[in-house]
Formats: sequence, C-alpha cells, structure tokens
Amino acid sequence: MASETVRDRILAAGERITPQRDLIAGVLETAPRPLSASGLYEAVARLDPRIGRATVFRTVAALERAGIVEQLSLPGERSGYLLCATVGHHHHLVCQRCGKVSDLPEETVGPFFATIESDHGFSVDHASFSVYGTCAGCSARLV
Amino acid sequence: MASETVRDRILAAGERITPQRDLIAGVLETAPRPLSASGLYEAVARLDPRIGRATVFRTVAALERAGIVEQLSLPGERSGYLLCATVGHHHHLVCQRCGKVSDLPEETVGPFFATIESDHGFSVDHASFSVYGTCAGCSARLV
DNA sequence: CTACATATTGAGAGTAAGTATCACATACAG
DNA sequence: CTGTATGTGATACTTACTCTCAATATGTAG
Repeated sequence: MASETVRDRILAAGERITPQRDLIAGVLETAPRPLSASGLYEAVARLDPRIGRATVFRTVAALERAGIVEQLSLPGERSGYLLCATVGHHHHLVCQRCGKVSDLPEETVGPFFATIESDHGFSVDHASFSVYGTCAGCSARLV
Repeated sequence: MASETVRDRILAAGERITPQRDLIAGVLETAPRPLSASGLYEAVARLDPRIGRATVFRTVAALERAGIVEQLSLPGERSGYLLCATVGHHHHLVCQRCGKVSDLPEETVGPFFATIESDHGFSVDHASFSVYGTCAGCSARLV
C-alpha cells in the first residue's frame, strides 16, 4: 500500500519511476528516523551496490520536488532526509529520545505566523523548522 | 562600544581573546547580513591573509559557545554565520528583500511552544529556526 | 616583570556532502 | 516498437568542515 502510494506520488508529480527511485524511496520509507546523506547512501548500496552516489542525490532531489521527502537541517548537525506522510510544506517535531519525527500541522503554525505578522510587521513567506524535545510516548515512559 | 562589548562577552564566556578572534568578531559585527563560510573566510583573509581556515572555524565555534554568534542553516542553502545582539538562545526573522536579520523575542515564541506542548503532548526542549519573508521596512517601501 | 601551564594558531592533509560532466541506458508517449 | 527526453553510473571536482601537530601566544601565579 505504502509503496504504491509513493509510486503514485512520484508519478503525480510528473517524475519518472525507475528501479533506483523505487529502491531509494523504499529505504527512506522503512527508515525509523531521518537518514544522513552517507547513511542513506550506505543503506542503498547494501541493497544494490551498483547505484551511484549521484543517483542517490538526484533521486532525493526528485522526491523533494514531488513533496515526498524533506531535508532536515540543523546548525552543527549533518542534515537528514526524511520521507513525509503529510503532503505539502510542513514542519516537524523531532523526539530526542526515540528519534521519531512527527509532522506539525498548519493549524498549530498558522496562529504563530499571524502573531509575527501583527507584532513585527513582518510578512511571513515561508519557514522550515524543526522543534526538538520529547514526544508524548517517551514522556509517558519516563513517569 | 560594540567591540568592547564583544570582547567582554568573549571573556565572560571564559574564552581567550586573541587578535584573530577580535578580527573575526569585527568582520561578523560589520556584516550587514549573514556570512557564508567562504564569505567569512574571504573577508577575514582580506584583512589578514595569514589567518588560517581552521582558525576561522574554531573562532566561530568559540563565539557560538559564548552565545555571540549563531549559525543559520536551511535545507538546500549554504549556512550563514551571524553575530547576534540578543544574548541567549533565540530565533530569527530573515527578510528576503534586504537580507536583514532581526531577532524574534521569546515572548512571541513562548506561546507557540506552549501550544505544541498542550496540543501534541510534545515537551519542547529547543528549536532553532528562521522565518523568511518581508520585513516591515521593505513592505513599506513596496506600497 | 617573568615564567609557565595551557589554550590557540597555521599549514596542510583528510573527510563528508553535494555538483558537474558525459557516454550509455531506459522510461514511456506516440 | 521506436524515438526522444530523461535518468544512470563513473569519476572528478568543489565546498565545508575537521584533525593533527609543531610552533606560538595568552593570562595567571609568583
């Protein structure tokens, strides 16, 4: 099901399907947490060592264009690639205990941007950010 | 004044002052917008070509430790180094027209984090983000 | 003022992420 | 099934850091 969905989303975005893209999307799909560039490349190479480095980056770029993958980047850390369930632009909550990344819906972010516009006269165009902390599941486990 | 303040802030953080650090802090201080790694290195080299690459990065790291510099990073873009007026952790509003970066005060961000905690059961530890758009000044100029 | 322990520097090599190039291969529209 | 636009792999290159190490400078204690 999920695999078919990713295929559909790639096609819907006007991108071609190739075995390499299928494989790379599959790796991202099964990863429990964001993969670094080298982590992704190694995981892909383990499944098919003939896939080149450039193809991995090109595929990630294609998946980003299709809105399927997002790149997380944080100062001082290597950036990570993440397959997103939510369509379109959105933000992330990253749990520092379990590494799980969940999507932050527009409803939560919208009022915040509205505040910025009214308080600072700053017209928000876009923002891409991740909030780090402890997810509900991990909090419960810590009681 | 500003230079003295930066010196004080470096010392207060328990970091040593060296001519190189003074010079690099000065470059960041006069930069109107965030400097990329290479931009910073080139600007520094123009003032003193004997300063090594490693020193520039080490100094930036020391200034980050002292809370004087923040690194902006955005997916798909080179990260930028920025001298911050505000002490402590904070966030930025980046104007896409004039490049000006202003600080986003805790008062604006706090309620947003509170919403995340109450709506998602997600305990926020930290977040470092930049919001892109058009600042009040540029908006006025566009009327 | 001097000496010393400790931190910092510069040079240069090394690593990781990502991009460019180009001949060859393949997806998919017609 | 054929043609063409697009994708692929190999490889070289660029940018952004990081590491090492001998030489040097900082700030403190005497």
